[in-house]
Amino acid sequence: MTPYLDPKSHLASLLEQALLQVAADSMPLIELDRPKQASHGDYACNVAMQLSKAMKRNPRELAQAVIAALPASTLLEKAEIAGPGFINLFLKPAAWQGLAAHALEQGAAFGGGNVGRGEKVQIEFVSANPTGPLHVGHGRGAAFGASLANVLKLAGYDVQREYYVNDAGRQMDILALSTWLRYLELCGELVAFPGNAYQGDYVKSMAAAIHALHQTRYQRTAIEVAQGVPDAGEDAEGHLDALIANAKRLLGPDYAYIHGYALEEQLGDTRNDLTEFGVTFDTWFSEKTLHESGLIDRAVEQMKQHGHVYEQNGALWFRSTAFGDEKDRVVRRENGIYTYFAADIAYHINKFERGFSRVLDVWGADHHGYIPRVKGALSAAGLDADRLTVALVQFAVLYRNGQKASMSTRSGQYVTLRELRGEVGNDAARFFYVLRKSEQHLDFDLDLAKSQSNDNPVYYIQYAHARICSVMNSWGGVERDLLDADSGLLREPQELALLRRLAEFPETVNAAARELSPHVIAYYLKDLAADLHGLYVACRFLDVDEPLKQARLLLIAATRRVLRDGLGVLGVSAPEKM
RNA sequence: GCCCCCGUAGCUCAGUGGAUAGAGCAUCCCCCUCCUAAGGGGAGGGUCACACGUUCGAUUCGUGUCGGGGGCACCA
Repeated sequence: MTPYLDPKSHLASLLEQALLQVAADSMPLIELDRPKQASHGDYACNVAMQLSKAMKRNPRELAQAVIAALPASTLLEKAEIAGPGFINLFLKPAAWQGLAAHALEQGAAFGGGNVGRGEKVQIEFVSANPTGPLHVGHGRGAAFGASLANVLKLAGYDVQREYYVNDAGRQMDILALSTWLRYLELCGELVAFPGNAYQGDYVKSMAAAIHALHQTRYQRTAIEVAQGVPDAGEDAEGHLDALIANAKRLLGPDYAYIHGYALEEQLGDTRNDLTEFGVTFDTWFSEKTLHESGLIDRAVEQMKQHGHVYEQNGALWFRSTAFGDEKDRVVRRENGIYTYFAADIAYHINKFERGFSRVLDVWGADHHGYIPRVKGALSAAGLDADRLTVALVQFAVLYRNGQKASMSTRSGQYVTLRELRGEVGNDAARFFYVLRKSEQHLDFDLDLAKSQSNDNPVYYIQYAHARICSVMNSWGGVERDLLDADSGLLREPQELALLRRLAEFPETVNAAARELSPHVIAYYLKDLAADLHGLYVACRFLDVDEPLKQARLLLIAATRRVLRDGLGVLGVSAPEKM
């Protein structure tokens, strides 16, 4: 079997040799792209038009000169001048025929692009506060981040996935308080439950569990709890903070138990939910450890040494305006407590110190104003902020009965990721989440997603895979034996179209990695499935002459492999039967 | 007020500094004696929001305008 030669790089090298003769002085970048129309060849090159101005020559004339200088090649059928000066290159079928065996032989390595070069990359995503179940908004970040991590891995990066656990902030205190108040209700204490505390039933469940385990051990009287607390109607947040302060004072060391219980419970739930969704992490990084280990002090000190921190009104400020932010930011409040921002600075400095050449954060689009601040802080600490890339994911807006549904965790009125998965299935959920590019708002129509509709694109792709499996199972042979098939017999238009499509997979993976856009994989798979279905209807596989049968089975075996790997990147299963 | 995203077919959305701008859904017409019809083939449907600029060439890049969504805490 002749070794497979990538047609694109082959053509690029032919053109380069030709250009050395025609335009050695002003070698342009050689661009080869796939024309939309088959009549324009397999690849088109616009180099003549780019050169025409510098060389003061008519582009069509230049193109003619380039074509005349092209070295002989067994793979090139012909080269034509077209339109204003395109060079359209037509390849012989032989250029593609070897692809099937090549792809099958390479296996998982076939999709492996080359942009990554083993570079260490960290991707942090989801990182939702562990204060309640994940909702459908978190689901998009989870699906996007996990798919992107897979894309990067396939493209040759050394990827680490991390979840930042906000276990130290006010939100956790509110959850602990909410749980305790529900617990007090079970103890028979008449305490008003604040409207801005966590309303969800899971809070009551945790309270009931604590009550069952410890009975009235954490009971305090309603009067003590409400002591000195401002009226909720006048100052709702102050009301909450005063209740938290009372809880800490009244419970003493026991407060840590309630807090810890709620945290473990919710984090465990989140972890299970994500694992079931096919989303896993290598590390779970605790915000609390930043406070305890003194990393925040160190981070602020580091910025101070570079002269970017000052004191005003008793608070410590970071001069972020010096780094393009619109106003300076507080890092340590008047009350001596560090802000969330300060912890985040320490966290990002820590990420850099862990040896990643690139750090990727996946954030909700509402955090966009936060980017200059964090980047500025990294610069202020003397680090290269360009190593941090923030991928913003727009909101997934949920529609129920044609109406927007609320997704606030505190109000308790949201559709959980778990509910969504249960209703539409993991495959459809994962696929739909990444079908839109991340900058695009995602309208998730629950009713539509719930209805088991047949026009579902994920089924279309899975069906292509199942169809191949069906043929392969009827055949019953060993896949590896097909590698010796005579692929020169693959001449039908549908066969060649499929071969060309398969050849695009590695460059598609590279593009998806470069653009941080897993959705291009989804669109590629739709195209690949369409080519397979086209072939399936046009050609028979099993009841043809043995050599042709082998060649066609080789082709669909390679296609199956790419379908499976591609779906795997998106976290979608590739069923053998449907 | 400032900042971010979006504006492409009736709908939901891809896409590209190039040659006739695509897909799915919806509408209409055709294709199972045959390895899965959850499939295939065809038809209709467009001022790529608008204006100006950069360019040999702009739907793509830049600026502005209009429209939709989101964000601008000593919250996290």
